[in-house]
Amino acid sequence: MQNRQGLTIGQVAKRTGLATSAIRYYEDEGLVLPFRNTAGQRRFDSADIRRLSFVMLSQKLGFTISEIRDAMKPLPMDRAPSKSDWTRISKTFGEVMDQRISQMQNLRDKLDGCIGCGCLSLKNCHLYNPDDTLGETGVGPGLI
Amino acid sequence: MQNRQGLTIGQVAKRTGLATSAIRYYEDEGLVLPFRNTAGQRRFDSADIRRLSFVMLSQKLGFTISEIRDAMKPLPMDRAPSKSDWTRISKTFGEVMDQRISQMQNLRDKLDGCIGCGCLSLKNCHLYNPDDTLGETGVGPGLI
DNA sequence: TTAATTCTTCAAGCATACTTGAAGGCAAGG
DNA sequence: CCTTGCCTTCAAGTATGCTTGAAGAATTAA
Repeated sequence: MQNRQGLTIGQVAKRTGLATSAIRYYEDEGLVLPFRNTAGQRRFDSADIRRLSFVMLSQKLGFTISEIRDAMKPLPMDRAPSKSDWTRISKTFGEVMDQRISQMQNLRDKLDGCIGCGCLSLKNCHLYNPDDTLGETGVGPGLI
Repeated sequence: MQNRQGLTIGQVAKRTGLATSAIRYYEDEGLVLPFRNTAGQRRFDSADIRRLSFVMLSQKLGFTISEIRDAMKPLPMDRAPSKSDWTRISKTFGEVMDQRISQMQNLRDKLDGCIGCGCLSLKNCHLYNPDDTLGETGVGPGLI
């Protein structure tokens, strides 16, 4: 097998641990854009694998597909992104995580207060403030 | 309207802010068990409203329906749960949140290391450790 | 009593992140 | 060449947490 022209989807699946179906799905979602050989089969280069790695990492950190897609928008699809490209978007994700962690900590502290006061009555409890919510706002499938 | 025998689903919806469809869904999921009037319409008492409030709160904290159902299992369905019942399960949820926050903080710290070392290569990066993941393991729709 | 509301159940739909299966084309080894 | 295996697309299914709509029954206000 003389794959000098990129890896097949199966080879990428083995290297990354992703399912081929997931990789195709990520392509549908615009997260990778592998090239095609003359017969129309996907072939992946190292920049594609980096992108997929970043997707896996970001999912692990709790980001949704659309957040990841947005984050990767500044990356060039044609050439391999530079190290500083990756560093910049990783940094952004780190800051978002900081915000999420502190919001979660904030809710957790309020829960303590709630346990203390024994409320659970909608009218009084400050945990019912509609501003802070962990659910339904975005991070995707789950937190842990 | 002489509702001495509990509130209708519409009244509960107004008081809690939940949609009637959500309340019915929660009943299907075993989170509340309102009684029925002679015609088969749901009627809710204050214990039911507490349960619904706890569901809303827990969702806000990032717990899934099944986690909430599990947490409420020790609560009596027939009589109003005591304040200590609620305190106990709230405390449990607080501890779970602590774990989740520290796990998230752990991942966040690793991301910093990753930014520092500039990796993103699957083989080296300690963020690819399959042990810690925020996605897909359970908290439901999202974190923020 | 009548009309407007609200209630009931049940089925289907939406979003997210995929997986699974069908039907068929391409690639690599013997 | 031919078989095995991997590739392709497309449609549908899974899980979660609901919403929406249809068709009809009960309740409430006038």
